[in-house]
Amino acid sequence: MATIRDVAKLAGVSISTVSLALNETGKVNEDTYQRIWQAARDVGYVANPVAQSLKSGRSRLIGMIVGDISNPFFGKILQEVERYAIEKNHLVIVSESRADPERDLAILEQLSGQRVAGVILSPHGRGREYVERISSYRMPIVMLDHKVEGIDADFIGSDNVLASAMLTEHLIRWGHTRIAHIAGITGLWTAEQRMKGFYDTMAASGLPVDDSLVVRGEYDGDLSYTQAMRLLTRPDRPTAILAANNITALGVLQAINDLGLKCPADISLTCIDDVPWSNVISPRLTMAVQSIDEIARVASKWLLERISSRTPEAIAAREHIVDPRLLIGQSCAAPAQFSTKV
Amino acid sequence: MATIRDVAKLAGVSISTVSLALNETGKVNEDTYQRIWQAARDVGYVANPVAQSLKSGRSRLIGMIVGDISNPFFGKILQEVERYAIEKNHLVIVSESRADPERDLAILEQLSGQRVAGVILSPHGRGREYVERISSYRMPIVMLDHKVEGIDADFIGSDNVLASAMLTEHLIRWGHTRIAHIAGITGLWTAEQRMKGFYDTMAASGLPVDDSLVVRGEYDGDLSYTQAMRLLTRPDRPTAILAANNITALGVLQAINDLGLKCPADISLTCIDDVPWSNVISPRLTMAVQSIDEIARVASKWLLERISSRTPEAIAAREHIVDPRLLIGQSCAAPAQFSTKV
DNA sequence: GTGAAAGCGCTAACAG
DNA sequence: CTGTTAGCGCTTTCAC
Repeated sequence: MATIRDVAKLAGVSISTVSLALNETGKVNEDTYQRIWQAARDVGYVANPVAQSLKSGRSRLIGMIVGDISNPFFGKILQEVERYAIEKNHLVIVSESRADPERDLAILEQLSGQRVAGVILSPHGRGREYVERISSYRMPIVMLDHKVEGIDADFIGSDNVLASAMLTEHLIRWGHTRIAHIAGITGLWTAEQRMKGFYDTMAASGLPVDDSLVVRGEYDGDLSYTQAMRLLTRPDRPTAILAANNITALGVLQAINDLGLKCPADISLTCIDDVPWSNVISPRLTMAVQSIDEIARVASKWLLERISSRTPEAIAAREHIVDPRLLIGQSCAAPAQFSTKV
Repeated sequence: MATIRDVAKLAGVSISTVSLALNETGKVNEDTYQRIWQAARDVGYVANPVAQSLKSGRSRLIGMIVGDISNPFFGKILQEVERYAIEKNHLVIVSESRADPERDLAILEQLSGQRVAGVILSPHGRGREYVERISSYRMPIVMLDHKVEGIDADFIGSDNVLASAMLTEHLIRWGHTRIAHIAGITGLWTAEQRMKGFYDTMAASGLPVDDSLVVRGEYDGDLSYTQAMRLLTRPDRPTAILAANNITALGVLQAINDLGLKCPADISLTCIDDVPWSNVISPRLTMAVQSIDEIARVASKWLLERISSRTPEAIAAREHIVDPRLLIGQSCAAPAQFSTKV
């Protein structure tokens, strides 16, 4: 590969002049500039970003850490982020924490080692130590999806309380009183918020919550399937289920099918999160949809903004909460007789 | 960040000794080694990969270029690749070509600039110039999914001819003779192969193919929807459709639903590729499933193998073709009367 | 305006 | 076995 030295030789100038010229500093004569530019073209020169990184301490790489790469929600976000990044001449490194806080930290450490320009993190930990360790990095970090208290960084996510409140209310309107909630990962912000929205709305409607109907699905399809199986084979089974996210809902749907039940005739189902191609899933789910595009767009924008700022820390931490949209499907109906009378 | 110099100072040795020690060359006394190791711990030393890359000309980064990041097929592959890579202490950069050959090349150029250790590429071009430009890189490249003739590189993909042959045969067995094929991206290997499997099987069964029933869906959901709409509103509409991939099939399904038709009563549908959570899509699709895990595993393994080899080019190009599996669903039935008599 | 030189952090000859 | 030295390719003062 051609180096700056080759260009200098061909143009008959020193390497520093080449650098000055190619970086458009305006400190070089127009004609020398032209000569250098021509020479660069001729030898096929393209700057070595590794050398630039070593010198500057920053690369044109940005990192993205998510819990589960294969979750389409993150796939979409990744896609948007990558498009935005490439436009700004950055490349993106993705890595997966598998919902493990230790892994969050370990990857962050590696990314920091690579001198990435910044990272978009969907954090899976909490507590003082976690917060401190994350805060110890000097690179710009934008937090996504899960909010962690105490971190002084930009955050972009959805109003999860509102999302499950909307859905719970929807179910209540249909006449359900015995509603189950298959929750997300214990301790995770989104999961807790969604649960809160559920409890709050039930309380506001004066409905009691049977705590045995609130179970952990951990945002995991298989576990949610098992939990749904348990719930649905109880003699006093719920008449409706609020699933914490798309993966959970699919597990539930699977359980419903396997038990030979009908949704919504036998059981109503709603969930938070968007399901890919939800319109071909039968029945079409009633859900609270997050605006993936908006989340991705704001996250990329804010990160790149900090990256290109000469004083990133001067920008106060921002927060962008996206309102979910209620999407009515065909997965809800009035409670079936035999279940309501329990 | 602590550098090798800090460690040297603390341990009271020269920086080269530190380097030698930490790289486990076995050329350092046990006690000096211990002292250095201890010092490294104390100052919190961690090698700067950027400097290492500059020196060696290779980073511990691997690239992955796919057509569409949000396609769950690639999401899954990416996940597997990332897991394997991280295990081998590598990070992965993903980028999207959006099915544009020029972009393939442009990204490859950027990755090469970053001195990535290797790349996994799902290529979208063909022809001499494309092949030559790809071949000009010295880094290990493993090709995925789409096979490009003339490139001397490892290739991992499915037997696409077999896949569509299996499905076509399945439809023929059901008694279909008027079968439509919504094909993939023009010129792309997988698309051509799938089309070939279709034509070959029809010919082998002595069935004529109505060429107007073979249309381009370009692996695009919206376009496939439109094409399916056209096909299904023809007076002489087909009794079955073979969709080139999952995205295509979902578009078709959408069209079927929107037209108020029933699958499989009114129209049979099959597709190649796996659909995420296909078991909750109604009807369960009959499809040729590719073993994503196997593809991802072999690709990662081969790439990392070349990367860690001191003579990567000495390894002859390999090819691994995965046999698709026929997964019977409920999307096929005997042709309806009114259509067959056309 | 242009060039010489120092140095980012690390590795690898080559001496000693 | 350990230290000295010379870069990898680039940016950036600082002289001229």
